[in-house]
Amino acid sequence: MKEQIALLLNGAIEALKAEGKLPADLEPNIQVENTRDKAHGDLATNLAMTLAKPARQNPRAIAEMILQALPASTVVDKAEIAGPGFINFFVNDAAIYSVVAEVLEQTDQFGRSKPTSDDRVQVEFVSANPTGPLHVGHGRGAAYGATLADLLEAGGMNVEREYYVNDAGRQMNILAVSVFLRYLELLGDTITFPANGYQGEYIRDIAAGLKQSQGDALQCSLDDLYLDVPADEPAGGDKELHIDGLIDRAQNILGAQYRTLFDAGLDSILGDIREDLGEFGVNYQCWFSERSLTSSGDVDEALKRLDDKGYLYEEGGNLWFKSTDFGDDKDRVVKRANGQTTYFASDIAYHMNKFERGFQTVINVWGADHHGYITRVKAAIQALGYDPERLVVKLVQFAILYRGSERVQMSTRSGSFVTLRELRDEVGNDACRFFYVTRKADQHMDFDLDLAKSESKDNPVYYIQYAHARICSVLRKLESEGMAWDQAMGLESLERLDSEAERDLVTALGKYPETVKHAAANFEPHQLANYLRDLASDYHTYYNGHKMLIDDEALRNARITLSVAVRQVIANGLTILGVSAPEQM
RNA sequence: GCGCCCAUAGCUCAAUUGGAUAGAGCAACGGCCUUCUAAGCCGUAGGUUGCAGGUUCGAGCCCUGCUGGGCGCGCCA
Repeated sequence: MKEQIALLLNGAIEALKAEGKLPADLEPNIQVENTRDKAHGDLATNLAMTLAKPARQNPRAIAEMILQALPASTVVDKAEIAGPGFINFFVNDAAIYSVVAEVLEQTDQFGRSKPTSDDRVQVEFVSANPTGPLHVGHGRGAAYGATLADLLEAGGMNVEREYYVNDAGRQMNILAVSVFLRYLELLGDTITFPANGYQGEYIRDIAAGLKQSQGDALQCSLDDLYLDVPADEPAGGDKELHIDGLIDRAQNILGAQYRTLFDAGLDSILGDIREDLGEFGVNYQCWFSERSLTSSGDVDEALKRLDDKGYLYEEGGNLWFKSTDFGDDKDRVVKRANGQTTYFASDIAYHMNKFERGFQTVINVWGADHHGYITRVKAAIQALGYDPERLVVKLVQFAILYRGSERVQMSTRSGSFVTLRELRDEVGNDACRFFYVTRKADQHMDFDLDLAKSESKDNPVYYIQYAHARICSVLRKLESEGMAWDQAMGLESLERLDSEAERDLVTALGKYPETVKHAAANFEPHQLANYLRDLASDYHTYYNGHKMLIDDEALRNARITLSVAVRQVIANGLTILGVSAPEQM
């Protein structure tokens, strides 16, 4: 529809140029927009206003000329000038109502675009360290990332979803030692748990599993384990040195068996995360291991490429990347004096690997606390010879958790947090998925647990699902009354739908495809969520004012046809959001 | 101190990316169930878009400076 109007406008401009009424070198940017106010027609353009300056004429005068030059069209009933120079278009009812047939023909494909190129897009999201269960903060990233990926797919892109597994590094070693101590505890030792260890109950569960599979094969004496380990913080020492000492001892004592301990923690937690996300409707094409970057030689390769280009230098025994050449505040260490590469080095290799795998665009969904990291990663990408624009980082702000008016403090280390699983159990997957993406991702969000749990009926997701269920109910009722829906008759009788509510509803349906495109183009799932709420609202209004099951056969079929089209669009939209469309509530 | 994000109705958030009279949901108040699902509908009330300038036909949106809040500034991951 918009395209058709734009074509008409373009025709008018060309004609005016040919007549010499507008400068021949004018390059108009034709924008056709939906009107907010029905008094302004269905569609509008600000074209005359944008041309006012380059054409050096009064906008209303230009609008007048455009109107005169506008080619005839079967779509436009009326066009008029309004306000400072808007041209408002009133679209023919038949053109507007044609969307109903379109929806019924295309069914679940309505609003979806076919891929226009072979370009592949990767969305990497959640990627939480596997040191504990996912909490509600991760939930937002999960819901946003999954919805974004589905939305981009609906928008016609080839999307792959990936989880970066941080299965290397100090945090994982701390996890291993935490499990080890709980394991020794189960074998009868009395231990003093380190201040910097992972305190959560789940550590004991992992330790129990380890004991079951390994028996006492990993047992060692506490005297041996604590040999020369610096004192912990509560004992007047340093908690970091203490835990590092324990890691060192555990590795020395267990030797090759350390891997068993380490993997027991990793496998258990990663398995739990997978299951959790799966139940949440979040699925990945790839779980990418950080450790594999080292074994595959990608880290060395990435550093070599940087070195070849002259972006590495040595200072104080460390190897530095000259990220300041690309706008970073300071240069960054990629390899320590002890020969260990840093996490940043892995990340450089990881992004190199992504591009080498052939992704045209790479989208990273990160928690807002990682924003300081963007510059250096982009610097590395650029230094490696890739266009940094091909990396898009979407920051997701924290969901601040409240119980009533009290803020809930979250810490993975201390084990005090609300897990995603707990939230899902209480609130339900549908409400969770929907609630998380109703707000713009870069907006801080308050999540009141009491409200979400106790008054879950007030959650807007039910409002949309209810509209879907209502339509299903009408169809059930229709059948039980011995009537049948005649789609062909309904489509032929659409002109009988002449009330304001009906026209509004059809107009709303027509906006679905552009809503999906717009939301995808801006990486903003909340636009789709808002659209669906508005569509449901339009339907509830309609439902309350119009009876479907009436004797007038043509009108009945027309109304049911419209309702079925609405049901289809709601279902299509909810599918993208990862929310179910129940037939009954 | 430097950098990034944010500030819209009592609360939680929108606003088609610079368009016309800033909109929803909660909460408050008043109506609507003998009738297809009341998890619904209709109505009332609620605003100097944090403050001060600037850009232009036009600013919640762009620019500058303040104020207030969140986050980040490791050879942690």
